[in-house]
Amino acid sequence: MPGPRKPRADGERTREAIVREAVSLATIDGLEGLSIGNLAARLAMSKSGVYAHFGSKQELQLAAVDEAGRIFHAEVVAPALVAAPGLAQLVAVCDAFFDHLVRHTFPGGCFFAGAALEMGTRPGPVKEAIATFQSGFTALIRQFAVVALEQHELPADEDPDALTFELNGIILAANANYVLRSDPAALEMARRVVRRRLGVEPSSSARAAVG
Amino acid sequence: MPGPRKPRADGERTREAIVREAVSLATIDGLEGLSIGNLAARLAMSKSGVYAHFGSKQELQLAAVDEAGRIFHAEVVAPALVAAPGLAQLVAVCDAFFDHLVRHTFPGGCFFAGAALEMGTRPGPVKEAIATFQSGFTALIRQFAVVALEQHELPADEDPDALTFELNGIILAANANYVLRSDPAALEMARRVVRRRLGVEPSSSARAAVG
DNA sequence: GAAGAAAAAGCACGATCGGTCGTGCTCATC
DNA sequence: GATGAGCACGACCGATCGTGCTTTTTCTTC
Repeated sequence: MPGPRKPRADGERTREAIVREAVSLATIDGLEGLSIGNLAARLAMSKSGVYAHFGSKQELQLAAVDEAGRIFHAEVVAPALVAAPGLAQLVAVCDAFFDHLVRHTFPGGCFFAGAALEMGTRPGPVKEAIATFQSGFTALIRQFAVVALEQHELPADEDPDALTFELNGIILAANANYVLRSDPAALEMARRVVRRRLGVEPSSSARAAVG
Repeated sequence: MPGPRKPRADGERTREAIVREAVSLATIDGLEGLSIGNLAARLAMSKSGVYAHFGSKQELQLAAVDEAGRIFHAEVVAPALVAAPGLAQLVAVCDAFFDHLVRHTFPGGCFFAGAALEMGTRPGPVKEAIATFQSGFTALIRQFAVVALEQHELPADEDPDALTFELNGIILAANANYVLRSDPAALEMARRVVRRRLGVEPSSSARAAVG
């Protein structure tokens, strides 16, 4: 059998650059609309030079989803994890998402919101990867809600699944409105709605005190 | 100037068939991914035969958006309008949307949810048409909420804009989850959440009595 | 610095893209 | 039933798509 591939330091760096640009391009053209030629042009590379790193378009898509997940984790999940467990983390993860949008990390808003709708009708590993990530994010929010419930920061009759569903909806509505109208007011509205829904005093500091 | 075009009855019919198929295809491949060749193949027509009806891809996209709006109105808006004005219409419009999803009118779920995210980064008449429709639907929900408020079917301190935003979010979350997982449970959850949010007794009849 | 491997470019392929043109077929009208 | 306009077709355009194969450049390691 052919021995293990030994990537060169040089190659790793360009591969990273390719994947990062691929994620950005995918939020504009979609994961399917992402084209190797377009990608190569943006990187001042040849088509085949880009292509050789992946071997197929699907591998490129998978790499892009993976990278998008890493970025999402760094920009949205990680900031929430440093907040106090429970209700504060629920607020923090939503705020981090809205920050993530207003920061314009990607031109097309949330990568996964777009990718989920685009790949929903295209069974395969790419859709699976997206669904897996989405499940993980949902589970994270739900866990925050469960802890908040245990700490009596939410009404005892609150259903964690329903609350997770609602917060997910607020996040999606914020993304859709912001992408379509580029109006930060949509994000302010989203922050207000999140706080009202969770019974937290409006804005000011993001650190929530136990009620 | 060349006089007004006088379409033939025959042509109108095929044009309708083209546009309807275009809407369906667009929920799978996206408005941009929609290809004339693919469309022609599905209709057992020639590419040029299809193309002649529109003159440009953008015109085809605009026709598809228009048709999607008509379908959405018939399947979601119209059923809501026959309900009793106020709170009942709020519930009815959400239920009609979920019915619209479960009915599988389009393979890719809500046409406008996907189109809004896809065209958000593509300024032009198509994006404008989508934004216009979205504004209209938002205004409709808001109007339902205002009437419900006037009829004291909702708490007096309820903000119509915030409520509209939340319901829009629930709708988007239902669509995203259903598209990604094809699980009707997402829609049941959405119906439950809508009712709980509006303070309506769960399921059974959709006709709401004034509280 | 020479040898070997990895990275990137170059080139070409079949398919498909949106779009144009010319030619008949078909319907509606007189 | 002739005539003119609308309709649909097939052929074709240049461009771009994803994907291979071959060659050249660049790094790494002895």
